[in-house]
Amino acid sequence: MNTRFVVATHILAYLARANGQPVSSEVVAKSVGTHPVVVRRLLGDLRRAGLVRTQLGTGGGALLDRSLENITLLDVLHAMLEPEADLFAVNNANPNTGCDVGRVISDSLDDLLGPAKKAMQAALAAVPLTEVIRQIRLRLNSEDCGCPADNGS
Amino acid sequence: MNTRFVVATHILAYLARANGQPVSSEVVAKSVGTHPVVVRRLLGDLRRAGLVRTQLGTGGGALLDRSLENITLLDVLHAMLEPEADLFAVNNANPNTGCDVGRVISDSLDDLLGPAKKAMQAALAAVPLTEVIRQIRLRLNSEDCGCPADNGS
DNA sequence: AGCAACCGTAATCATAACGGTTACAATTAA
DNA sequence: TTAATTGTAACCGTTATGATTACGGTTGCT
Repeated sequence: MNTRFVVATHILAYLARANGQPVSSEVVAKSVGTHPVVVRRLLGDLRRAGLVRTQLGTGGGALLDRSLENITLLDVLHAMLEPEADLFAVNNANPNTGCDVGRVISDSLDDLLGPAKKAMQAALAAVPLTEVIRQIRLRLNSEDCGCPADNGS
Repeated sequence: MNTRFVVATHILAYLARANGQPVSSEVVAKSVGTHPVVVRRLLGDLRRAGLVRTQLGTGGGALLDRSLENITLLDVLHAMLEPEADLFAVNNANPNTGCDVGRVISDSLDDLLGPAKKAMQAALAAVPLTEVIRQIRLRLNSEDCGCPADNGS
């Protein structure tokens, strides 16, 4: 799942730098270092989440379907999850309801985990794709000149 | 992993209510609804993390090795992770270092995910076992009397 | 029309993580 | 000594996921 999230973000960052031109799954796969079908699968999730759009046929490919400010890491994470899946779902097994602890532990943990869940979601929602692109540019710049101070693009 | 975390917390909550008496893996397994060996495996992780202690032989079992205030959900989470594992590790695959995006995406995401990681850790660290026990007690109380208001014990 | 470039998806295979279970040696109380 | 317990290894079955192949449908170009 971690991998899916990271690769999905990689894909979106790549598309963001394509200036609205559709990019084929093969080209993206080259950058990500995986198979084109894997990219198309993830692209399918991103498409269903409304983050990207794809064009069939020759010259087709994927492109962002929202402005960079309107795609956050939280959106990406949700796109990777099942429709109803909950990142912090208390995956209870089969606690013994005949036991005091077993009977209420799941609900208790659900409540106790709420703040952690919200904190993380808020932090992810605070990072739009523009920020990802900015980070990438910063690193590429400092890499270019090899100088300690960077010129801000 | 989610399951392991939840079950580990269940185990600790159970031990917390045992008043310092060692509890056998069989008894805990009953409450959790799993096999004693599964409990012993998790107990092993918790022991290596310094959260519990175990006694061998007849009448043996597990007991907490810290005060309830000194065990937080973050401690439990860490106990479930490999020594160097990072919950937010950027599980990069094989990004193409010949590509601008591929070359820096991992490090960029690492930085961008930092705040989310810290936010979640802080939220988890804010929940000690005492809080878990309190939640459990609250639910058991309201369950007892079936009354809307609860008496705070 | 025909071809080639693309996507969407199903199917298959390999791998890794994990829970469930059995087995067994080591420890300890009675 | 015996019975209760832990610690661990080993094995099986399930699930998630990446890699790959295959194939049908779409679309641009000539």
